[in-house]
Amino acid sequence: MEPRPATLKEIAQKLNISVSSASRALHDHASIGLRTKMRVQQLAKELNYQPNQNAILFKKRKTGMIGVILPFLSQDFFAAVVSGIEDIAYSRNYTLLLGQSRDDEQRERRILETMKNHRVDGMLISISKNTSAYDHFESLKSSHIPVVFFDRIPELPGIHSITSELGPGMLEMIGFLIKRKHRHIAMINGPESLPASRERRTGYLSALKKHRIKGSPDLLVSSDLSAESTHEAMRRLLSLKRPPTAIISFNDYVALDAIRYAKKKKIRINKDIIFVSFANEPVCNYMDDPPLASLEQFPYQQGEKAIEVLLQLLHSIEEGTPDPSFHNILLKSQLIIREE
Amino acid sequence: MEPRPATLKEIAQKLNISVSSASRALHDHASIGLRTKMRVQQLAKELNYQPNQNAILFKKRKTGMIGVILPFLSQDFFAAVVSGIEDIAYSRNYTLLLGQSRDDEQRERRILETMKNHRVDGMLISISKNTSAYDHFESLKSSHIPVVFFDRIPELPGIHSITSELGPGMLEMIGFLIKRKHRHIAMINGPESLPASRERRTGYLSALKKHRIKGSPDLLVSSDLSAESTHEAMRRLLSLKRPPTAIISFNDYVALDAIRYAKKKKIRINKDIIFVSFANEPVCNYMDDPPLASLEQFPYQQGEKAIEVLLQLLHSIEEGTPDPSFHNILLKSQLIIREE
DNA sequence: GAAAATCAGGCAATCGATTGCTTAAATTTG
DNA sequence: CAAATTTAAGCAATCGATTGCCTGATTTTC
Repeated sequence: MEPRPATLKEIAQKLNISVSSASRALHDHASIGLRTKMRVQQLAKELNYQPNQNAILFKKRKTGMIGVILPFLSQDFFAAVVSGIEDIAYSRNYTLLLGQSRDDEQRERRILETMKNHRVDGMLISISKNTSAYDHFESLKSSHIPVVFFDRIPELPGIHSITSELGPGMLEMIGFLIKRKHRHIAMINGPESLPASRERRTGYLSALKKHRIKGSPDLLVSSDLSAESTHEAMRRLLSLKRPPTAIISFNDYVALDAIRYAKKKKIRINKDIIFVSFANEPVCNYMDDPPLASLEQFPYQQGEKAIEVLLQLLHSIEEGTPDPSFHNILLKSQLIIREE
Repeated sequence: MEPRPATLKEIAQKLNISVSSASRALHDHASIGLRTKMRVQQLAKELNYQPNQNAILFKKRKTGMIGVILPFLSQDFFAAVVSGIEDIAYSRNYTLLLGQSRDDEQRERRILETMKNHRVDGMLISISKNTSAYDHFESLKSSHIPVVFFDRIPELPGIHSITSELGPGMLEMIGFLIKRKHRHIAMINGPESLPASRERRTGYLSALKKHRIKGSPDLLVSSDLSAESTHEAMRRLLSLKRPPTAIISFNDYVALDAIRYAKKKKIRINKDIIFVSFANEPVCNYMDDPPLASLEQFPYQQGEKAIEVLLQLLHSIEEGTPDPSFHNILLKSQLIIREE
């Protein structure tokens, strides 16, 4: 048993040929005689030779690695995105370097720096909710490392991104509520620093308008996505003179926290108040009182799309025909209504 | 803006010195004059020079990468393990290559092969529930890639592993049930192919014995961990002449599937039947009727411990003093009782 | 039978950084 | 002032594999 994996050099020495001939023999190059080819291939098999990908990629100035940075793996949404990324990446011989920011900007920066120094070929990023400055992302541009952002994207010009289309979903959601005779519709939004929150707010307001419903500023509250903050938001909503009969929440986790709070206050879910939400997380399937409807955002497909765009960018760069345009893809979402 | 990250060579050329001098200047080597050092360091800063980790590690015949293979990221348990691994790994300048087997042996093999070809320095693996042959793990041994298994470990001699201690937990669990006057205690176990299942079975039987309770073979059923299979197991238990009053399940996900089935059959959770389980998954916090008790297995700490053992192995190999012993660490678990 | 063509394989550079060894120049010492 | 020492830096090999360009030996062609 050799101490290390076999190398071309070893094969060459044992057969008394040059390394280049050994390499060519394994690649079935025309300038190597049949006898030699056979001998090399045979010995390679015997020694269980596997070319060192790193050496090959190093010479090609590539690494075959894609860096993935996201807030939390423990959210099903992101876990599903990773699965989508993984399936495409491995099939194209790329591996994934993974890092969780845990919604901490400093951690996000450290991970990004580490991955940069490891010379990942490209990156897929969903930013931390607390990230305020974007200079670390800018630095990737000057390092010429292509990045595709997904789901939580920074507000920067000239980026590639994959997000799911919320406007139509929000409209459908509010349509659904109105059909059920709800007129007093609140929203627990996420932090205003997230573009996703601003988009939800805009969608909420314009959907209300389209349905000729006069909203009230009191009905639009926000949470920093922690359970405490969501509970506080619920407290405010429930203490209104006229509390809402329907609540749209930033995502299912917020909905679950809100529902938990409501139950503690003896509010009957889907009777006194109904909840609708975003993400359609599988965890909801285990709940007694999940949000009545949730907007499926197809995370697996988002992941697939993100890596596909990235690989395409990498490919065009390699070909020397860099694509000057920016890809900002909006994926369709779909309102999933749970049967009571 | 240079097309690529700056290299030592570029710095050397611009200053008309040799690459080796530039390297030494940046490392503050004694044989480089102060003037030269200053000039090199200044220029390095200007060009935003960052040493190419891959080149350095390539020369050192290392990659600074740890391969992590586990069944599903979407299970909180594994997501938490990854967090533990990640925190230690990044602090020691290692990055993580991630792959999900999705409980598919072929996929597990493919990922393992890819990681091997990328020459990860070591691996952390929790095996797929469907993995029957272990030769792919053996092959790591001959490649001299150290592996530490965690949670779901293969039954092989001479491996390193981190698992949580189930015996005492099971005893405590059954003690808890008995204190509550339960004598008819069933178990929905996992597939027999998993050592974890066998361990639970043994623990279950011996704990019953210790408490002088005569079990019945009918009370010990198993599920392949899918919802359907768990429902089938529940069906069998509920159709017994004397159905159990308490059910221990393989893990919380099985418990949730079982509880869902029971509720459909109008069984009152924690009245007609109580559930206890393993893993103490956070998802249970959102349930109306979670398992009444669950054995916390401290996944984050399991991850930490696993990578610590691995890094220690790597270190001792590097030092030329390989540790011939096998580390098989049992972490304490803790029964968490949920207040009704 | 000699020139041309084909065949089989080797040399050396390359990717980026590190490091043992050597060397030229400057300085110190006797 | 010559020898010894110190200072400052360069050369070249190395990690593993690929690839353009040679070169020597056959074989073919006229």
